[in-house]
Amino acid sequence: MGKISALKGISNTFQKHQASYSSPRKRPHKRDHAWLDVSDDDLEVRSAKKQASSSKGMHNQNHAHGPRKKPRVSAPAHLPGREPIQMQRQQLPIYAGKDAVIDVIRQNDVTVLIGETGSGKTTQVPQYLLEAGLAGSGMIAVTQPRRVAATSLASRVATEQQTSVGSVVGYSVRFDEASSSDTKIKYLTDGMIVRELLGDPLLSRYSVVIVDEAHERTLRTDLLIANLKTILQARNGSASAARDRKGKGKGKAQEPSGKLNPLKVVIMSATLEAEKFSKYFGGAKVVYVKGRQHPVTIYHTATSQPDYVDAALRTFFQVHIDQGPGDVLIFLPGQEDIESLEKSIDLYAKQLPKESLGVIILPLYASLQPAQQAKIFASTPPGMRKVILATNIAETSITIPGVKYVIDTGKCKEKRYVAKTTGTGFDTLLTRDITQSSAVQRAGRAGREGKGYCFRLYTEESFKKMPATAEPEIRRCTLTSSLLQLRCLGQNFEELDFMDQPDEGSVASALKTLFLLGALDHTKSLTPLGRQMAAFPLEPPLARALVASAEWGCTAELLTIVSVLSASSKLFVDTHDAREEAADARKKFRHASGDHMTVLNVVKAYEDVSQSEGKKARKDWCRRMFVNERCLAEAANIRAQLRDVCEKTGVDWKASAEGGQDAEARVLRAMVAGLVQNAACLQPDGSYKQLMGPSVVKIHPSSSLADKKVPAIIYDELVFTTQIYARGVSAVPRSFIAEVPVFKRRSG
DNA sequence: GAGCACTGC
Repeated sequence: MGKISALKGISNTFQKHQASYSSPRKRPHKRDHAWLDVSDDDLEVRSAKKQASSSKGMHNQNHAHGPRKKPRVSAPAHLPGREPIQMQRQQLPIYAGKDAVIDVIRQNDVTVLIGETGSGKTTQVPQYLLEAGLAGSGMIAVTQPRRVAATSLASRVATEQQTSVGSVVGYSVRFDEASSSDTKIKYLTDGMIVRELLGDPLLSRYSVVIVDEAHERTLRTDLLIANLKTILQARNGSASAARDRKGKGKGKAQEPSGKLNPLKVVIMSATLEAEKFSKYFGGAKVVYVKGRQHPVTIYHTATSQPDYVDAALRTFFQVHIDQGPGDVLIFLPGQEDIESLEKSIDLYAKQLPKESLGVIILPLYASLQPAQQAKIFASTPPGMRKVILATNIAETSITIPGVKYVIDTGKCKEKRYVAKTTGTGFDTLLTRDITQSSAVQRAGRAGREGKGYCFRLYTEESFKKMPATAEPEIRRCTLTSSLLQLRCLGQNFEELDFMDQPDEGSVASALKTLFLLGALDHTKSLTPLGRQMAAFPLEPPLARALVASAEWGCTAELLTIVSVLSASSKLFVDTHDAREEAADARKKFRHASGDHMTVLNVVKAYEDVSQSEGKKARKDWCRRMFVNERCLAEAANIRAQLRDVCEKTGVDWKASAEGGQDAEARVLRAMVAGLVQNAACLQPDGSYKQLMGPSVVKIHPSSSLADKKVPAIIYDELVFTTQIYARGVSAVPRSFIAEVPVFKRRSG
């Protein structure tokens, strides 16, 4: 493309990608980015071994078409809603290979099915299997990493089956379930099926388990896959598919049992990891299904761009001035960069000549208010161009219509746990380079409705140096919660055969934490306390604090605090622009002991407003106080769920310390029981040093205790950004920490 | 004195 002259003094030089993704003639190797190309066959079946050495597979015999002369670029990505639903189903790419898919799954215990969005695999395969009678007397489970996907897929498939959700087709996600004794196809989150595993270790209710989006490799998907391997041995005998790679994972589940109903496993994934999944399951069959994507032309910069925000600014205006209509999507790592770029684009856009298109700038990130997020779906008015500044959220979770140009900074933020064997590790949250699969995914966002263009703000060299795929979560997350769940199943990280084994240090760290919380004893066996903790859908330290609240008669308070802390959004809204206002508002709720009691104050105030005034007044109040209503609503849901678990496990959830003089002390004592490892003491030089670990930590400036000097603190978490910050901090007397049973146990 | 991608029970 060469140099595009745009605004004076702001231009980038781009080079067209050498191996263009958009060429209809060139057929890329399967493991490359075939999905951006619409190629001539819809489905191939082949074994993984053949696939590794050859790019030419055995064509599906049911596939009647010859090679197409023209790529299907003109075919609409979304079919008109007026067409009869059964016709729509038949026009999906996977329909051509329906019989082949059914046959392969019928003949194999494990099938790896590769297909991009638009192929129809997630909605159609479960229906094919049901219609072919493969469900037998059991159910077909389809797992998803995200809640919204599980619920919306269920309603789509229910419509296709001409029933309502909850009958033949159902779903199961946290806080919400729609299923009945008629249910044959159930969409559920991976976290939910791992929970089911605790009560039904062989997943005996299911005849087929389909693991969708397996390439995302969430911690829960990896736990499920490892368990599916042992379940296959138990339910199908020593079938070839369950052949044991490492000779590990041998337990009681190994005994073949004729009585158990056999299990079929289908792994659905993106191209890059197909072989890995196949190998893991002893050479499972791999089935390929083509998706529907329009071609995207990719450009790389000629030189690397250290200031990616500035490069994005220049590139945006090059596109805006030189290119035809179509919206622009810019990928940035975080809120801060988004806000900064938003200001710059706004500034330059005002200087554009009158006859050029107007610019609508739309930020998009997870913590943005839903009303703001919704703006991206409004259609672009004539004479205008939308530019969306987004984080990773636009890579998988939200699909934006109308995007023709993607600008990719090649950066993202990644949370990574740095393990310390003392159990006192911390999270880092740092900007880093994205992976190749992420880059391909981002580019693909330009080709959803027609021909698209992607401008990468990094060189082709840099692209080639990127890691192919992200490291699976099991290698970079805290394992405490998963280890507790595994111990409930009588399993260990070391003995289970995972696709990727976790880091030894992380396992040691998790063991230490669970031991200190009293969930495991010195022989690493599960204690009754541990089993009780596992019943709560909480991180183990919070579960421990909640259980401890029974001793101190403050369960009502702890339920509130723990619910807010485990909600996915933050309690306080904090935008850069109104930082001081927000801080002022927050002062009204501040409790001298710190952030945990402050949470109680906020919830109490919110409940008062809710009771005395209407919904609108409540909303206004939240806005004025910079309180995030989404967080409070989610916390109320969690609280109700936790209350049910209390009821079942015999914890008196009504017990309250309210009004008593020692209310604060009792609440803090319960918190300390869960956060023993998260304690730090003031040192003579004014810094805080971890009590059970080596690090010096600083109270995060967002805390109500920022800059305060108190003898000892406990905190919710440590995050390293520019230094190690403690977040969610309370001041506690040192004696509270010393009195925690684990210290007594040590000395006694 | 400063910032936080995403998801799950």
